[in-house]
Amino acid sequence: MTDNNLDLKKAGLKVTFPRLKILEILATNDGHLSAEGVYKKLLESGDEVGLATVYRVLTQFETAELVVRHNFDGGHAVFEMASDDHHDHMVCVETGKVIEFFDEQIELRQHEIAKERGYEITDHNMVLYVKPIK
Amino acid sequence: MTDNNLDLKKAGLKVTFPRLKILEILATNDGHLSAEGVYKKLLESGDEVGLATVYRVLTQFETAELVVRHNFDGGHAVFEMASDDHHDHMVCVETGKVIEFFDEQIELRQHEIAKERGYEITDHNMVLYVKPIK
DNA sequence: TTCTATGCAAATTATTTGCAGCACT
DNA sequence: AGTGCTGCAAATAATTTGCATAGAA
Repeated sequence: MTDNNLDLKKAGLKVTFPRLKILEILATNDGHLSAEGVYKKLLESGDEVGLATVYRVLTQFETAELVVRHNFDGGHAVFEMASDDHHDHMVCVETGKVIEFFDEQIELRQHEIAKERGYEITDHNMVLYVKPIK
Repeated sequence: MTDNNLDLKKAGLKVTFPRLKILEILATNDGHLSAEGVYKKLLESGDEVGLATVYRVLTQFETAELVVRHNFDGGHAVFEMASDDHHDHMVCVETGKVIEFFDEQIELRQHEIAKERGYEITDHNMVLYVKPIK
């Protein structure tokens, strides 16, 4: 039995073909796929899964914290496998490439800033839109 | 002649009732209104402006750099008057309150991080989702 | 068998666009 | 008259949901 099988069971989700396939796709394609993107990968593999199912499964995975949803600019969400290490993203506006990064200094400042105002952070979202230095 | 009149002309936009009214609304309500929100304010004032016009005008203002569009989580964009000073946002998940802040340290690190990877920042987006410390 | 999951189409939400009429120069 | 602006309704794009049926435990 694979890890994916276990993950699904732990999440109280039945082990079905669409769910396994979607986990597999996210685990491979260095993550960062949109629902539509996952759907296309499925079609490419010749697998018949409805787009609605893709959305449903991704949402379930998000709830189960198996994947994380990111709302980049441009109106469509992207999903990636959840990992214990938090990180933020940099998106190249020319190539669309997504680069992950983590910066301790920034994380610390974010908490300080919130605390200075009497708040604590429940979540945050930081995306740098960048272009290659010529 | 008001500043708003001038701003519109400078942007090559004719001075019309919907445009003036929308500028006024954004200038007042400490900004951060969604298109729908602006539309509701208009209706409250008893002004008949179509929702489509609100969207059109906001988009024109964004292009003219009179307002800035922010894509917060939750699927709807919010607009605020453009000001020369850049800042980021903190959104209280309990009250929905939006707090602006600016942190030099974070801004500097963002540029360093991008540069370390061979990129330069064209734009960025940072939102802290927070809740009050009890 | 008993629930849960899936597919498909219809429904929603947020936003955009086509088009005919009105307004300002 | 000419060009820009508006409202309304229809069109899109992304995502969700209702429902009858197929599938997992």
